[in-house]
Amino acid sequence: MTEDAGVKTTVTQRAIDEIKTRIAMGEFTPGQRLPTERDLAADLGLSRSSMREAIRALTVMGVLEARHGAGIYVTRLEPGDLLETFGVVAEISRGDTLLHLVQVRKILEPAAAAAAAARIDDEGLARLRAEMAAMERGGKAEEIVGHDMEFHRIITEAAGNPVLAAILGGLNSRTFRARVWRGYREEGVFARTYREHDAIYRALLDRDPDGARIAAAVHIGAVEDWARRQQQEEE
Amino acid sequence: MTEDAGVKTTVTQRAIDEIKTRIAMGEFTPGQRLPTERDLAADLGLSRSSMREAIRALTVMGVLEARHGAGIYVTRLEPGDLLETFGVVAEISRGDTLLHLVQVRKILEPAAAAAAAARIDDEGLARLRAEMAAMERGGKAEEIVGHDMEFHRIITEAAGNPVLAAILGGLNSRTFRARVWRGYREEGVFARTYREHDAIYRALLDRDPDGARIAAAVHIGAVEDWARRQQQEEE
DNA sequence: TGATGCGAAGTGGTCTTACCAATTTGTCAA
DNA sequence: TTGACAAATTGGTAAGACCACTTCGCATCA
Repeated sequence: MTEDAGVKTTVTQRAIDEIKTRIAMGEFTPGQRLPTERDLAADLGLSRSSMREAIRALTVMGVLEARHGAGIYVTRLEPGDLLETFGVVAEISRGDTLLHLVQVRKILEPAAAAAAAARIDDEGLARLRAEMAAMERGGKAEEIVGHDMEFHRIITEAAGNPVLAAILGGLNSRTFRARVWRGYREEGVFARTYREHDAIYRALLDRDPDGARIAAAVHIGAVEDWARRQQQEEE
Repeated sequence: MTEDAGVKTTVTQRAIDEIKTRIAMGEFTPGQRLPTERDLAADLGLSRSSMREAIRALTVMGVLEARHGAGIYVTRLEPGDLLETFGVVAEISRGDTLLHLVQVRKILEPAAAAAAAARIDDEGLARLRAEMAAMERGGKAEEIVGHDMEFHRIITEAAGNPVLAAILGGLNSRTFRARVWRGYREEGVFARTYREHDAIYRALLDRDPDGARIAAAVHIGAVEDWARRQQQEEE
């Protein structure tokens, strides 16, 4: 994370840092409406254009939200907000980084599955079954991808840690997942995926954290194989 | 991650998305110099001001880098670049989110320590010893924080996964760590921390991944206790 | 008196222009 | 050929005009 030497910086970066500091210090609170762009610019001593750049930066960071005609608001500052740009690493990465990314998932997803085994409720289990059924029915690739994503999202949510959910959400963005599915080559990949989902589901149903951990690890192993092939093709 | 409904968007957001797409498709490559702001604006059909907002957004995302007088460059697109804003979650979070963040670290840091036990070289071990010695010598709080950070950074690097390193770097920013140290209340916290660092170090020296995993988990347990106290104080 | 509609005011979004600050390029002299 | 300096280029900033959207206030009607 940037610890700027402070030697050369811009008024815009200063404004970004100042707003972040005021939020961290509690002066601006989640959901609060901020002064207008014009007032903020005057307050912080820069032009409205430069202030807009700062606001745009804080908007992509998930810290602020601009509503046209209505004002600038601090977001709820929840992990889903603040880690909004996290997915860019999954969208853009290739080669080594792609493999490293999948290896981080290999740490996090089994842990999420284990936590979900302890915590998931009956509704969550029913929704998992529904996503598995929808995938079994088949359909367009993007629908399959959507159900695959939703299966994993339900588990991640059941783990009960929004930071973990946001990180996995980013590592597992739709574009990334579509890429993985397109990259699968073997026949029978759908059937294998279904079996792996089923193994995860059964472990959750049995409230078996270690079983869930192992099933999730096996499942991510296929993604890792894919990422290794991507890496080798790029050499 | 944002899948914008596309109903209401801004020309700036469109430019952000277009640049990201061109990078993901390989049209713009790591380290490449882009056309000038003025040319990009003309190419993408928006004003220079709005283009600047887009560039600023991509700059905080770690995708682009602007050099005053010299041009706009694509970064190396490495995890450290792309996860540059990741630390904002650690800087800003409080209460529940803080605890959840530490719990994610509790998953990742033992895994990193285990990988480091398998991979760290003699130089890495020597540097760990040096950081421990520096901490033992004492000094200002910020120096202690610096050595504590460096101890963890060496281990994370030795794990050999830059995505993991970037995530842990963000979860473990200097401001966050200073906050934790300020929040420690018990006498003897320094001695306990030293013992815990030593236990991690010995496991690495012994090339014992499971020992390192356990030692790291014990160490993060103290941070978790702190985060729980923060959470309770805020209720 | 309360609800609705409309216009005015306020606020974000976009564009243009002028100028400053830093870097790069080109020219000329030694 | 090299070094110095000026010109050109390019990012950074400010100011102002105007457009697009939302909110507020006031007047009218039931």
